[in-house]
This record gives sequence, structure tokens and C-alpha cells, in this order.
Amino acid sequence: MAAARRQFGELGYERTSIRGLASEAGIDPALVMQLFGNKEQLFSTAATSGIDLQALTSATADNLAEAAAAHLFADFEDPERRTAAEALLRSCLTHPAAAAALREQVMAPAQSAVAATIGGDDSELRAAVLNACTLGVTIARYLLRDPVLADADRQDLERVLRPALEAVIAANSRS
Amino acid sequence: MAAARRQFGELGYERTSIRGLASEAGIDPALVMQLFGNKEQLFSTAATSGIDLQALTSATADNLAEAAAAHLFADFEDPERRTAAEALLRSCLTHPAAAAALREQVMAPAQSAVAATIGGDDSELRAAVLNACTLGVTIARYLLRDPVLADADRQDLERVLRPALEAVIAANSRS
DNA sequence: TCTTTCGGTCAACGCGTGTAGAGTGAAGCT
DNA sequence: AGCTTCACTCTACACGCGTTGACCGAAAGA
Repeated sequence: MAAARRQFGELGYERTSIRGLASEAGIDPALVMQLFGNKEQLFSTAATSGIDLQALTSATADNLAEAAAAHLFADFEDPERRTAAEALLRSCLTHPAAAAALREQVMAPAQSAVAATIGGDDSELRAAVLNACTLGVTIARYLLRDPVLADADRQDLERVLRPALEAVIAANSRS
Repeated sequence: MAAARRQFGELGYERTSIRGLASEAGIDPALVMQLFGNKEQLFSTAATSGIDLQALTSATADNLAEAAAAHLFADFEDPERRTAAEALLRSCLTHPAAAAALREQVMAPAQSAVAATIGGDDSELRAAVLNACTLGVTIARYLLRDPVLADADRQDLERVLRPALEAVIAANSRS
């Protein structure tokens, strides 16, 4: 199961084979079938478990930008939680179920939580933009491994990113 | 060739088969081999052609945020240019060559151009964050099709996003 | 007109995949 | 001890894939 998450996270859904994953785990491929029924089901249980949006929902308007930035790191700096999040993100552009899961189980709840916190005009759109920006930084840093972002200190990155998030939060009037 | 870009853009590298793409184009799969040699080569010529960073490199510090936002739309609102960009982006998380191409042929040049324009402390890091944010919005809107972002007006989206980009550009002092 | 070349097609190979079903050995119950 | 159940493995199937090399008809050159 840990092997499943690791391979899904590293290779994506399509390139991950049940045979390869089973051999990494030291078990028989057929056992994987017996336990999870399906490659699809294995993926969805591997990728959608361990998603935790509490940090976002419990934030106030004051510390929202900080919470969003911290949330970005919490999912990926901790090796335990990283694999599940990486599995979901890695396949979200090529696997329809992963895209749907990310949209409906991560982005939509996060957006409504953020929208409720910031309020004002366009709160939904601004929440969506805020999440899209953190998504972009996450992808570029941890998945795409853009050299500048991947090698940056967490503090430096947070210091640069936070003004952007705060700008989205603060611009709550139709100009 | 148009069919190749379309399928790579819609399905990603792994799910796109030469057979399927050839039948959409009404030709024989073997002809594709003969013309491009390889699935890999076909992909790289389909995905890396038509990348145009001129809008970014020729921007000044004053209109950089505007140029970056406009650049985001230019690649995806125009159906002609969209397919190539979409093909590259769709596979950038699962196909190593696509990731490398995106990093080295798109993000790195864009970052150095932006960094040169904004200058100041951490210019490289801030350029990377700026590009990551536009990348995130692009992915969420056009690839992931997040409902809020996908249905938003171009003007509304630009109005919300621009303050964020400007904040990254403007925060050019170590606090 | 005969020959060569060339754009294009056909059938096929070898491989890796997800998946199914029969089989096996140990453990637990009566 | 005998039977049942369970966790697990072995073998095999059917399929779709990228790729190849032989083949074919038409255009061009002698």
C-alpha cells in the first residue's frame, strides 16, 4: 500500500503497473487484485485517503494567507502525508478520476471554505485564484521540480508567496 | 499532426495511441511512424513547437503583470496555439520529457526574462513564484477545468489575478 | 515503354498490461 | 483426526500497444 502510493506518486497512474508495485511490496500481483478489486479502486483509495483541509477551514481572515501557505508545506514536507497528495496531483491532468477527485474533494471544499472566510465581492473567484496559485507553486516545486522553487528555503518561498495571497484576499472591491 | 496535438492535449502522452490518432487523421498508423520515427519524437515536435515567450521578454516592469496575465490567455484562448500548449502541459507531470521541456524551454527562459525585468532582491525566486502562479491558474482553468475558474470571464479573472502578480513583483525588499 | 522511385497500406511480431480462476499450504474449529 | 476456511500464489488469457518489413499503385526519368 505504501508502495502503491509511492509508485502512483512518482510515475502517475498510467505508468504504474500492478506487477511493478506488487514486486516492490514483495507480494503477488494477484493479491493486489484480491485486496483492492481493481487498479482504479486501488488508486482512489491510495490517492484520496489522508486529505486534510482542516487547516484551511479553521483559519480566520487574518491568518488565511499564512494558513494557506502552511497548508501547502504541510502536505508535502511530511513524508507520511506527501505520498498520498503526490499520487493525486501527479495524475490529475491525465486520469479523469484523479481530476474529478481533486476538483470535488479538494479544490471545491477548499474554495468554499476560503470564500466564506474572505467574503466580499467575487469571494468565490478570489478563493479559486488563491487555491490555483498555491496549486501552481506546489506543482512547480514538488512535482515539476523547477530548480529555483525546489531548492528554495521554505521561509524564503513563504515570504515571497504570502504577499500574493494576501493581495488576492484583500482586493475585495470591484474596481 | 493537428490530430496528434489534439489527442496529446486531451488525453496526455500515455493514453494517446498512435492507432487512435492516425484513425482520427484518416491515415495509416505506419505512416505516422514513417513521418516522425517515434511516438516520442512525434510528441516532442507536436508539443514544443509554437512556444512564444516574446510577450514576456519584451515587457517592462510597469506592464509585466499585465503582460503575464495576457500571455496566459494568449496561449489558451486562441484555438490555434492552444493545442500545442495543452499537449505539453497535460503530460508535464507524467512524462519525463514533457517535464524537462516545460522546465527548460518554457519556465527557465520565462523566469530569467521576468527576473531581469523586475530586478531587486530574490528576483529569481520571485520570478519563479510569479510563473508558478500563472501556471497554477492556467492548469486549474484550462486543464483541470475547475468550475469557478473555467466559467469566469477573462476580464474578471485578470482583475483578480493581477494584484497577486503585482504583489510578487513589488515586494522587492527583504522584510 | 520500361524502369525506378516514392507515398502510402497491410499484416504481423513481440511485449507488457489488467484480470480471472484454479490450486496450495497452513491455521482454526469440531 | 478430519474438515473447512482463509491468505496467498501460479498459470494463463485476451487485449492493446509501438514498431517493423514486405508489399502496392502511381508518378517521374530514360
